[in-house]
Amino acid sequence: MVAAKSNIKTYKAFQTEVESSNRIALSVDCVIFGFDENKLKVLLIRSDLKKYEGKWSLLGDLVLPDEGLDEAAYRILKQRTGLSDVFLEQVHTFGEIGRHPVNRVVTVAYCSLINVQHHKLKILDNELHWHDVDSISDMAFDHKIIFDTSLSQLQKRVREHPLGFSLLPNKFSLRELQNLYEAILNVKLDRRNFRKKFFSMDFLIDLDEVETDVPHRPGKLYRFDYVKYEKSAKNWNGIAF
Amino acid sequence: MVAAKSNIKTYKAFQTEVESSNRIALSVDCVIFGFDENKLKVLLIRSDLKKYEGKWSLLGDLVLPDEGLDEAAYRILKQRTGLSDVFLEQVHTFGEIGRHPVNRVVTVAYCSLINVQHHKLKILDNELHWHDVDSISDMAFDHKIIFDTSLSQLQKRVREHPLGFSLLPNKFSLRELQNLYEAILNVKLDRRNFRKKFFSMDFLIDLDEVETDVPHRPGKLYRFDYVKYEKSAKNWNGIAF
DNA sequence: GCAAAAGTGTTGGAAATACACCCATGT
DNA sequence: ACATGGGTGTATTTCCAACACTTTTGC
Repeated sequence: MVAAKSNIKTYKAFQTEVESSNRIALSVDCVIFGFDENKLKVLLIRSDLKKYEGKWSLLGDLVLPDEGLDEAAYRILKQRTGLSDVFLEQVHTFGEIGRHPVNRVVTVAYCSLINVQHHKLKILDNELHWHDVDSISDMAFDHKIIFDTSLSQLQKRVREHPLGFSLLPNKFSLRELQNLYEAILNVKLDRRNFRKKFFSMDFLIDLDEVETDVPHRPGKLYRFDYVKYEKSAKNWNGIAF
Repeated sequence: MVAAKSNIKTYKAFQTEVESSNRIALSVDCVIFGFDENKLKVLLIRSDLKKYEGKWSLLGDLVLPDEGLDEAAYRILKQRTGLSDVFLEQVHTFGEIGRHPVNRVVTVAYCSLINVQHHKLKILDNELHWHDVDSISDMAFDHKIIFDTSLSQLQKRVREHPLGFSLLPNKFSLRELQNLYEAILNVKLDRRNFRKKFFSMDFLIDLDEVETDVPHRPGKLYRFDYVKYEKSAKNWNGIAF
């Protein structure tokens, strides 16, 4: 790095270095989590690349020269699934030299949670569909590593913020909510303590409705009070299970 | 994105897209925290770029085509400061379109903690020196945003892992340790409860030495028992101040 | 009436907090 | 002797974990 020690880099010197750095391509990969049948799911497609034919892959693509990273992530999610109107959050950037078999590609991983029932997939190319997270073994590229990292982050974030609700229907029972937390965190929780904790937070609105078509006593339905949550300065003290 | 819906991308189609993505350059910026005179510090240099002449900047440079991201971060830190043998951790990737005035440059931020006393800077080009974190106002590029993000992450991580010790001399008093936590977290802590907490973790080794040259009763010196910490399966339950 | 899950309170232990006095050193 | 920060213990409160029985519905 010749220019590293110069006091002021000229535009020209910088351009020369940029050309060298330009040999690195940039992509985004989306790890989309959902929740259905009491299991945590992830959206995968069959790999684009011949070398990984048959393997499953995250929803990814190259970043365009004139779009921001977040923008790229939303575009790719929309292109691959037809969906918009979800939160995407950056997880980590992966840039090992050999991670892509053809080119040097650095990828920024994004993570999202969507409600499987609510957001029906509109595009199903490349065999896009939901996979149980615990059925995932090998994947294309280093996507298994990216997936594992994203899942760990999800587990961490779901303890700190009320993200889980975006995975549930608008109306949900406490049992569904608990199932969700148990699935994401991969733990068993005490029902009474779980209820106590959520009721004490006071962000659940009792809808005075109950489940139907269950072969047992129906549970009451609730929705999450996003308005109150926003107003209370994000006063979510975290979940310590 | 023409190829997005094809089932299998050929190498050639992919190459075409890569060329377009190649117009994006990739850099790494290091946010190096230190601790001295009971204040949290950060290492900055004068900006390389003419447009930002006079402004302070993080330690950054472009990523070489044949090096990994972590590798680049370590190289840049070494080049800019002469230092190695520190932990670097990725923080976030910043890719807004206008963030660099000349080119499209996406940057991966890394964060590190170094011991100011222990690691004397060997290179001082571009006016490299330590700045009080609370004296930082505007910076070159979007580096203020990157800095703020890194500081928030530091505050979060220091509650979860025993990172702080890398900012202190090998031998430190409990007062120094408490000052460190107070500086990073920007809070006041109760001395007795602080001691209780750290002693109960049992990761401090009493060196049977005391401070010298202090105009008051000298404090005992300790070091952090990294071996025990590693062995105990990272049994750090976090710090809840 | 039976199976299956909903709903509900209490108690004991652990951890966090608040708080005040004596001690060792340098000047 | 005095100024400065080091070192220590206890009482209170708060939070978390463990735990069992009754209720409601579908079949």
